[in-house]
Amino acid sequence: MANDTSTETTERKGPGLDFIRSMVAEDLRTGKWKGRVATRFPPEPNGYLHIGHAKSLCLNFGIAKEFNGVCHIRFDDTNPLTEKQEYVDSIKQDVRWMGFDWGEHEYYASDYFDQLYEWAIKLIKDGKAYVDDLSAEEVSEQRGTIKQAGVESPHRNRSVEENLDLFERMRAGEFDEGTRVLRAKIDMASPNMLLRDPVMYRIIKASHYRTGDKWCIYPTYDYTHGQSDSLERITYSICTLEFEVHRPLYNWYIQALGIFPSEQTEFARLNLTYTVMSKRKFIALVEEGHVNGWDDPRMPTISGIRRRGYTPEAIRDFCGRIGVARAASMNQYEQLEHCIREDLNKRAPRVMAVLDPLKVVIENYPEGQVEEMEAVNNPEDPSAGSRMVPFSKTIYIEREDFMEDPPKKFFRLSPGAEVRLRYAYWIKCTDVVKDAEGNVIELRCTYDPETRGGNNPPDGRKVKATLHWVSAEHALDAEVRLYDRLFTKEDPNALEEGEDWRDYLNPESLVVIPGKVERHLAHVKPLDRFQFERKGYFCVDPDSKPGKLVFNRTVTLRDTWANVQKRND
RNA sequence: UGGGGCGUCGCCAAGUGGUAAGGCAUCGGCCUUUGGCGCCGACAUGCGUAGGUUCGAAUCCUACCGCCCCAGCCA
Repeated sequence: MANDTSTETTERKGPGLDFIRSMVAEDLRTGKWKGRVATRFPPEPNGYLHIGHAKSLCLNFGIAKEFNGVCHIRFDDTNPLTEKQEYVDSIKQDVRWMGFDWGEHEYYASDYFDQLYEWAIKLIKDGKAYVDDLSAEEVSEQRGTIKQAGVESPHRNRSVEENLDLFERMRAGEFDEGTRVLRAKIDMASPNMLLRDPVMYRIIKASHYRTGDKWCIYPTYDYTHGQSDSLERITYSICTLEFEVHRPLYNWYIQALGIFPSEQTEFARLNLTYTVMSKRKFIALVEEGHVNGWDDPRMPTISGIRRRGYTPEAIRDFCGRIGVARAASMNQYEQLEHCIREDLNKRAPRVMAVLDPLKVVIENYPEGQVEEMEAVNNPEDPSAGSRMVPFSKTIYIEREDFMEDPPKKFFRLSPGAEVRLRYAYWIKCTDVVKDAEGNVIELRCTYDPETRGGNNPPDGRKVKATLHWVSAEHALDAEVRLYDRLFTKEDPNALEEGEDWRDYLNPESLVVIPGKVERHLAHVKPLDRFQFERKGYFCVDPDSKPGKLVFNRTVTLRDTWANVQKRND
């Protein structure tokens, strides 16, 4: 559809380019940054990446690639209380898995602590920063409110000498945590709260996962981020909308220091229906046992989505389709599902698996006979070849593929009806066996030997449905984990008075069932993906072992029959 | 003493004064050894509302309305 070559994409501003890429293209045209494009992905190593980060990854690494620039990865590690090497490692793994490469450009804000300290001294000397002795509570009270100016600290006009002395002693560890901070001297009456003498350094007597005990004062985000961008000569510092009000402060530090003028641009963060995206809620989900860890396939974390069976290609495709804009938005989960179905349709080998087995005995099929039927591995990909699937007198079909008293449009099996067994034979239901409670426990059928391979019989009979099946004696047992949306409400954050987001947890977000899968799956490896014909795409869970197979349902197939049923309810 | 943003189809989203792209979803139909895939078609006389400017407005002006963000020594 898009005939644009990549050259056109990078040289022309127009349809298809989001506002940030348009800006980059325009800057390239005018030579604003002398042809240089440098972006960065700046996670804080205090948690795992989620699909919202994927959007940022695609934007930052995408722009770098499309415009012949570079994208750095920089760990924004200014808070020793929450950050860990373990998170750095998992973040790097997730970024690589997503398919992005930062080359040599791996940076840490903590590597800039010495420089940041020197710059703080410069700001003190310039009369632009001061040590404040107020407590956190007092600072907070004096900041004023959104509609009311703050008041200046009594320590605001200390001499440069006193500030230098105090700041040096802060660094030397002479003061207790919380007793003093270094503040930028800007404007306590600014309508922008961020400009009311923001804190630059606080005392935290904790060792840092990278700098150890070298420091007991740590710079804040605002005092660190822009300067880090500047040190790395980042041209486009792209972040989410909530940082918009920080931009004047970002610029203030850069100007006050007279350093490379990186520029911040904000875009709307990703929101997805039927899930939550905040670290606080992730922690609650894990710690309260609503999910089984950060990589639970129901979690919107990269590790969870990966375990669910999503491919990086599908996630990137999704990020490309939803676009980049400044309007706060909520994207539908269905869009993500579309992307993984489209990807897996092309590459996932097909296989037959019966998730809710109903026994079928084919009465006129010879006892003890086994035939090997040829099955196509992927009709979308001829190079995937074929395999042999054993067929015998007793098989399992899907329980929902039989109805004793079917509605008009039901094409599947029912008493007297005939259907095709994929790659096998046509069968006709002759009898229904029930238990004492009247539950159907077995079907008796006959087959037509002239339909071998599932082919049409010479008499021209037609059949409207094809069912998947497995041979009872050859099938493998498997644990199948059926995953569904984590919440029952599109936006679990949009609550009425008195409600809790947990009220909308979907009790059926995970249903574990024993299934029967074809022999072909005996030797699968974790993360192998398959289409279980007519049921959906499934991924081998890391818990899976030979002899104890475990499959996760990534997504169901599109099911127009289900839509019809829903409409008729 | 408030400031900063944002409103185009159910959900995303192009469009930047010349007469509303595209995707998802939905609904028809064709095809089909997956009720999958694929293919064809339908889906905004209207762009938050009301005025105004103009030959012409989603695009410019004015006023309203609605939603989001900011009062961490988190990022």
